Parts: sequence; structure tokens; C-alpha cells
Amino acid sequence: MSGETQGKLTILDIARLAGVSKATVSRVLNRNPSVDPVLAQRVMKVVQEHNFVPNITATVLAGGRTQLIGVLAPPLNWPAIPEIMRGVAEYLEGSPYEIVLYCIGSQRNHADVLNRILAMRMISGLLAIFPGGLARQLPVHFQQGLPLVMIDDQEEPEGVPWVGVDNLTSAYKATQYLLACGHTRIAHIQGPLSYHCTVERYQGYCQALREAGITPDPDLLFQSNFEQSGGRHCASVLFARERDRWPTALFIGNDEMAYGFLEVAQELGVRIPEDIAVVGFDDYIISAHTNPPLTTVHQPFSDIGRTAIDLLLSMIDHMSEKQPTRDGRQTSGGVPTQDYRMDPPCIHLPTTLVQRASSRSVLPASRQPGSNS
Amino acid sequence: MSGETQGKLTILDIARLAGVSKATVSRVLNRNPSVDPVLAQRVMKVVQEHNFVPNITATVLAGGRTQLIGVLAPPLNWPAIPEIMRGVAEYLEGSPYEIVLYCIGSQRNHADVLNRILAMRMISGLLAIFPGGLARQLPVHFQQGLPLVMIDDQEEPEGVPWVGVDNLTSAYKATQYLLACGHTRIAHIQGPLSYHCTVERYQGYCQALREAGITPDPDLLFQSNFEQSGGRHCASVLFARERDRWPTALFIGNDEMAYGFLEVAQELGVRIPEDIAVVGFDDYIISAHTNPPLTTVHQPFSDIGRTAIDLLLSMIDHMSEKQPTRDGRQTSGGVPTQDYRMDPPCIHLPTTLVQRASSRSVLPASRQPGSNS
DNA sequence: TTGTAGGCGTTATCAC
DNA sequence: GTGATAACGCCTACAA
Repeated sequence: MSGETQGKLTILDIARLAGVSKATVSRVLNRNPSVDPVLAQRVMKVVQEHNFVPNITATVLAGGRTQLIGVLAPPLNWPAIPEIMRGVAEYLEGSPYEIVLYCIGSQRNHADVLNRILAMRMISGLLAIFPGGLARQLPVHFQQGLPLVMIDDQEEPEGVPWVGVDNLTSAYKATQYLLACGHTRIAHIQGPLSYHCTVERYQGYCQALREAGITPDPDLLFQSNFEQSGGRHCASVLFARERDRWPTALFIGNDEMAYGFLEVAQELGVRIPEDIAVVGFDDYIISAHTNPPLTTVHQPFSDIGRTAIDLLLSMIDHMSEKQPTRDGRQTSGGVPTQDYRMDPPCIHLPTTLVQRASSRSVLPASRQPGSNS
Repeated sequence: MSGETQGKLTILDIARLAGVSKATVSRVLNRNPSVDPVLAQRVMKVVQEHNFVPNITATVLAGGRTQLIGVLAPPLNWPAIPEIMRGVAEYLEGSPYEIVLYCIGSQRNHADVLNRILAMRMISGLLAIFPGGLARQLPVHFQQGLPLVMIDDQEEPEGVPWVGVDNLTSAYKATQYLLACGHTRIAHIQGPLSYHCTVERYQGYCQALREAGITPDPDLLFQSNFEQSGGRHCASVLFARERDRWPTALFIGNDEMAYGFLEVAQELGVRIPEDIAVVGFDDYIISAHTNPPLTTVHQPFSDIGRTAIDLLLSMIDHMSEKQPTRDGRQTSGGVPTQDYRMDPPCIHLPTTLVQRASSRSVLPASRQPGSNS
């Protein structure tokens, strides 16, 4: 209310009002310690009274760092994205940074997006969420000094800082849970094999079975597409079999396919969990509302976003302190400073199994399995 | 692949390579018609070969317009937001513009956000989605020349360009549908009265009843909070009554409350739609998955986003052609140019009623109501 | 510690 | 039509 931002003041105006030079104002604004605290006070007072905010474009042009973080994301209505973005946005709210959002859809010339973004030289770091085909270009830019973090489940995390979950362990626990429920014929619907998470989840599934002395039965493995339609398809195939070839439980590679599966089950009058217990993976919001509500592995999406952005900001702080290419090791304030480029961090967040009505123990009440994870 | 963007070329480099001056390159890049087509060709060739993209910060600083659209939004995991953003992003993909996303959560000093955004002088237009308390400041900035569009259901659309749905008509049709189903005791759960949409939806509800010769019964009107908890609460209150005071149908002011209502109904064994038919408003993704799936008024969120951004871009084109404050009327190319500031456009998009299992006709089969609006 | 001056990459206003 | 050149607002040596 006090100072209208319209008058487009510049540091020069502030300088005059405070009776100092542009340079001093600039220094105050950038918290340069070499300025007299008294002067700084005076300047800050003027700045606040007039609600002054430096022109960011000029700042960048002059070589300062932007307060802008680029976020490369698939369409926001993909189920996991809003939650991830919430984590990102909430974290960034407490910082001076803003988000520049690059949504990659179908139309855009994918190959060029990254180049354009970087050519604009506007962001000081990039968070790449499910970058798909763009994942290939990421390591290069990272090596060239762009602070960069990837959230992905498709490519194997290599060459760039990465945040995600431990799919193998998660799938292992999900399967173990079904085993603990007393099931022995446990089927699995997996996603596209090109996805890294597909493989990991399958491995976790197999490992749990083997440890229980069960050999994974190829007859109980379905390969699909991670989409609802895929779940529907697998359901039809499965339910078309004679009843004694059905499994008693099913671990589905993601929730989306589970939705399709549950739909078909309901249409065909197959009772879940009585006839078949179902466990999914992801725990999108919808999963609590399906019929029946879906037992599933909860991915902490907002935490993933938060963690990724936290890592990114620390990378920005760190990488900007050093020259583009310097010798690896150095120490700051007793804390051993890692060289992100030599050894890109890879953070795995824990998942939890959320039990809902789509699964249930087939054991007598006295031997129910524990609650979760 | 051809031209690495790393070398940070400038128009000066391009100029040299093409054997022309900076000015000419700039003109070519900005499609200035006063440049020799042959020269333009030569320049463009160099530009493309080197994958050159002008430094956007310099462009802005020099007075050119940014290709950045500010989007002010609530947390992205609010149900309607991802769909709206999808519309926005998809539309923008076909344009040279990018999104700067400002998520407003709880922490941030709300009053300042807008000032900061504008002080940075980085965006050429602003899309305000459910701005809440910030709505008050919008008209001022709009009048001062900032291209601005609001998507909101809380404030009455006045003083700023606005895109949304016709709540009154939508509610009217929803109620009319229940009447056509044969219901006469139709209850309504409304949201906070401070919301403009609450009032409009209530008016539509009343109007439909009155036209059917029914006086709205205060006993069948519930005032709540637009949240799931509110729906639960109303359900408990309602179901605690003697059975003959129950309505046979219920028009709920938004889907969120409907979810809560359905939950309680299921917990208490009340059959939907047999005991009470339920119609909601919004049609969030979850609504197709509830138990039973929810009949509801579909808001075309992605269209709303698309329309809003379309309007915004045309405003940007238009408002930048004129001096900050000039005389009102002028004509361009035979098309009468509107002065957005004199008369802010207000676009109402149509809704559709989506029929699902939570509602059903109580009439004999021969007199079923038609499918939808 | 503080001020001065040059430069960041573009656009825009001039002359030519 | 084309080419110099002065802004644009800030940062940062360098000088004082």
C-alpha cells in the first residue's frame, strides 16, 4: 500500500533517496558484508518504504544469479505431478526463488525445448520431472555446470542427481505382505519393460516369492502398459481362464492399471478381495475412492518434490561458488563438500504400504499380518 | 546437435557471421518487414545453423516484450488446478510463451507477492487462478495497463477480465434434472455464502424449484464449507432425522462435499440413489470413481484455462499496441478494436450434466428424463 | 568502506 | 533498407 511499484524505481532512485551511490545500494541488496551497517540500515529503510524490488532481467544480464528455478514437467494432470509440484512449491515458498514451468506435451519440438530454456539464460537450476525422451540430454548439461536434478522412474538414475523411491524394496514388501496374508498364488501385472521401475518392481516381487520358497509362475505374470486400459485387458484375460488357474492375490505394477482391473472385476461380479486380493503401486488420490478402496504402495510424491528441490538449491549454492572446472575436493566450514559432478547424488525415499479394502488376510484371525512397511 | 548453445553467442556474433550489423539481425529476429528478404534469408540461415536464441533478459531490459506469462495459482494439488493448467499449458505450447508459476500457499506474505511479481517486470501478462485475497488488488493493476485475466468462483467478476462458468444456469439444470427424475423433495447443501458461486448455485436451485411450482423448503437447505468434512457433517445431521423428513434427492454445491456425504451414506447403509439421489457440482476426476460414481455438473476446467490464456494473449497483443493511456477508440484492420479496460470481457463457458450411478429416475420407465443439457 | 565507470545483450532512434 | 549508438538496470572490478 505504501509505495506504489508503478513508478518503476531503480537502484539509482534508491541511491539518491538514501544519499549514497548505486554501487552501495547494490551491495546492500546483495548482502555484501563490506558495507557499513549504518549505511546499510539507511538503504534498507528506503528500499522497504518504497517496496523496491530489483529488476530481475537487469540483474541477470549484469551477471548476477537469477532467483528462478526451471521446472520441466509433463502435463500437470498426470496423477503424480500435482503432488510433486506441491512439494516443490511449498519448499520454494520459504525461499526467494520462483518457478519457471516448462510443460512438455505432445506438440512441442522436444529436442529444442532444453536448448531454448538454457539459451534464455534465465534459470539458475533445473528440476526435470519425468523428462522422458529429454533424459538423454540431461547428463551433458549437468556436466557443463547446470545445477540439475531429475525425478524419474523410467531411466536408470545415472549421470545426473536423482530423487525417487526404492522400487525393488517397495515391491518386495508389497509381495511379502500378500504372502503374510496367506496367499501363495500371487500374480503380477507389470508395466512396459523399458521402464526401469518395471524391472525393479518385478525383481522385488520375485525376490519375495523366492524367499518364501515359491518359484515365480510365468502363468501368473502379465505384461502391460501402465494404463487403465492395460489393467482392463489383463483382467479380461485373467477372468476368462478356468477358475482354478486364477491367483488368489495380485500385485499390480501401478495404480492406474489397478483401476482398470477393479472396474472389470466389478463388471464381472468378481469379488475383491474375497476372490482376489489386489495391491497396487503409487497411491494416487483416486486410490482411496475406488471400489473397493485400493491397498497400495504409497509413493511420497510431495516429499520427492521437496527433497529434489532441496538438493537442487544446495547444488546451486555449491556449484556457483566454484569455477566451472576446478579440482575435485575442497572443504567448507568443516562439512566435507561433495563434488556433485564427480558423483551425482541419488536419493531413495522410503515408501509405505497403505492397507485398504482391496486386500485382506486369508489366515485365521490369530495370525493376521502386521499393519505395514 | 549441430550448434551447441554453450558458446553463448550474441546477435553481434550472428551479425558478423552474416556480414551485417546487430541492428539488422535484431530486425530479422523481430520480423521487421523493412528488411531486404535476401538479407533476412542469409541472417536466418546463420541463426538456424547456430541454433541461436536471443538472450531474453537482454530483450526485456532493452524494452522488448517478454515471452513470459505469469500464472498465479493456489497449490497445484487442489482438484481443479491441474486440469486448468493443462489447458493453459497446452495452449501455450503452440505459442512462443512460457509460464512463470507463482504458487500461493499459506506461508508467503500474500500482499507482497503481486508487487514482487510486477516489480521484476518479467511477465507480459498475468493469469490469476482463484486468487483469493489477492483478488482485491487485481483491478488496480489491470487499470494501470497490466494484461490480466482472472479465473475465479469466489469474487463477483467485476473490473477485470474473467473466465468461468454460468453457475446459476448450471445449478438450474441440475435441479431441473432431478425434478425430471420425479423428485419433489430436493435438498441442497451450499458452500460458504461469501463465495459468489454459492449464491448463484443456490439461486439456480431455487429458480428450478419455483418454476416447478415448488417452494424451496428451508428445512432442506444446508449451509456448509465446500469441504469433504462439511459433506460428512451434513450427512450425519440429515440421516439423524426421522426418515419422513429426508429428501429423496440432494443437489450438493460441490463434489468435495459430495464425497463426504457418500462416505457417510455408505457407512450408515443408506442406499444411493435408491434412498437419496445425489448430484454434485464440478466433476473432479475422483467423481467417476466414488461409490457410487457421482452424477455431477461438469466444469470444463481445461477449456476454462485455454480460454483464459487465449483472452490474455490477445489482450497482450492489443494493449501493447497502444500507449499506456491514449484516447479510447481506434480501429485496426476493419476489426473494431475493443478497449479491454473500458469494458473487461467476461466469458461464461457452458457446463454439462454428467449422469452416473448416484442418481436415477424414480419415474416409470416410459417417462425417463432425457440424457443431459 | 564507498564511489566511478564499464559492460552484460537487446531494442530503438537516429542518421545515412 | 541499413548501420551506428544510446538507452535499459544492475553488478563488479578498480580507484579513491
